[in-house]
Amino acid sequence: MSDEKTFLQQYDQGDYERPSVTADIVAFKLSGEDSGNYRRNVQTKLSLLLIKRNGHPYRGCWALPGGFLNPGETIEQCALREAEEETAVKPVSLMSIGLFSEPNRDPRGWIISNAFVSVMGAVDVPQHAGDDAGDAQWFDVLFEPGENGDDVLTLSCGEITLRAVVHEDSSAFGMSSFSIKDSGQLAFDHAKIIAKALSALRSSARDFEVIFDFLPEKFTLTELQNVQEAILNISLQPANFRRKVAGYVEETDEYTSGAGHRPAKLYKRKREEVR
Amino acid sequence: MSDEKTFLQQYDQGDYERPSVTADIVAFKLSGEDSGNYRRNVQTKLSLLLIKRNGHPYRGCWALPGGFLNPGETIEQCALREAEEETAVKPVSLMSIGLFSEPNRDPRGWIISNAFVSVMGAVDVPQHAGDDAGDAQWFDVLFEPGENGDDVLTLSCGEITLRAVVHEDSSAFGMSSFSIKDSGQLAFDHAKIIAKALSALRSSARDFEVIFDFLPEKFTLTELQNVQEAILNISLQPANFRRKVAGYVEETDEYTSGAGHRPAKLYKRKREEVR
DNA sequence: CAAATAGTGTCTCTAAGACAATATCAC
DNA sequence: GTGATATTGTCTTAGAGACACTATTTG
Repeated sequence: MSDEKTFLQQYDQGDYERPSVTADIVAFKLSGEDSGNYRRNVQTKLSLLLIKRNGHPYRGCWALPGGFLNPGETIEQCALREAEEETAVKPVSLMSIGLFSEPNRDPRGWIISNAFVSVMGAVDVPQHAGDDAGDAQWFDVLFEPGENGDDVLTLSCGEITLRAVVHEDSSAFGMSSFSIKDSGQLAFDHAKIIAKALSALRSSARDFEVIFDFLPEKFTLTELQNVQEAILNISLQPANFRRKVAGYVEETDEYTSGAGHRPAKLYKRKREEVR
Repeated sequence: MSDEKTFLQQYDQGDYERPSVTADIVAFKLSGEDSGNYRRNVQTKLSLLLIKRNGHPYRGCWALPGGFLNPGETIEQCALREAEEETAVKPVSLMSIGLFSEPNRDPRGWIISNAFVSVMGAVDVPQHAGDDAGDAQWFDVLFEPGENGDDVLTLSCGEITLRAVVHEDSSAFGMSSFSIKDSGQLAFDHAKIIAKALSALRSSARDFEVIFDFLPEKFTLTELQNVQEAILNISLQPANFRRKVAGYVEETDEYTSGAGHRPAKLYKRKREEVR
């Protein structure tokens, strides 16, 4: 039957209204922060890339980087392209956290957005990101329970502090959704996107295999622990952590050196053999 | 500054090309199947709703129900509407499993689709679903590892058996993605959508809170166990299962009766107190 | 040697799995 | 009583958390 060919040639998508589609990136960075004392270890922190809006709408507010889906690319390719443009670093992996499609989420018109989480390790020093005229900046992230069951998102960068309040409403199938109670200085519905991103990142960061992607090939167990602690915002006993992670890593014969204390053995991720 | 108002009035979304957006529903049903013997319990099975395509393209193939996103609605509302239209049952909860956006996934043009999983319990007897002229049918689901690391999806409904082969390629952030090795008689990229749906459903079905949504208000512990076993395709020891679930349920003073064996106590889900 | 981190040993407690045994109904 | 499922009890083992202790480097 060659009807099919004819059918497709004559097929017309019609002039139904169609939305513009974008990909927004919730780009996290794990940064080590030096603390004066030469022998004290750097502390690992989680920070988030935001861009200050110069134009309308939400002029002067801070927004997630993102951009429009072009014909011929997948939404993942679009997200990858945008993330790379903004951070000058190719993300190792992207996790979709859903399509945000409230009809009025963007005052400019019908624009729906698929949001992605990307995490880059402290290794991938993004020198060129956030440097252009100060309109892109990395914010320290704090996301904690607040009053009456709300969650408070605090983003700080030097003098600037953004504070948003969201509420976790449904947790269908283990994936939380949030509604905005106070957007603060965050543009659009980005407060709820960030909240969902953090919630998704935290639940996946319990899996060591996920964490490995945020570290260089060789790492110390303390570094590994710091990364997990920074993301989950928890604190663990080194002894217990080491036992837990033992099955996922293998030793190398290299050590760190130069710090003012006992050197640490470097490990690498243990790859499962192909069955 | 009332520039913003002016700006928005003059804003033009431009004539960039935009995709059509659809929601596809991976609608599962938990059905009990009688087995002749009056005293033997019914067995719980997982089945999936598919629709036989009458028109081009993929004429004669089986496809997931779905439909276009309309202006003024969210993608969740769209999914809910489509699911209700097809199954005559309002789904209790929907889980998004991602946006499928391969440019050539639909031969008719640039059509991207957000897929959702929906599960209805054996309670919500969908009498009217799958009855219209036999072009919608519930298929028994089997999804198991096959040769060289592939996964085999077998869907059967009476005489009809569909068989697709997929391969789990990346598992970034714990969420698997699949590529199609053999679509069988499944239309479009629906084989990979179904695979991802099953994989997502299985990982969330380890959580009892999720399972409760698939059962009536009052249930026996064996029913609860059967549902989890049907979804995860596993088999557990009743004694161990009961201990595990004990903290999530509370007793009622009602019992089942009429079966050819010892009656079972009915339980209900234990709701957490509001803190 | 002192400061700081790296790494080990051991105890307890909990949860999961295996398996055996008892309870109760419809016919 | 018989066949079927419901329900309980116990043993073992694996893993997480708490905590105290030892090891090694640089200045």
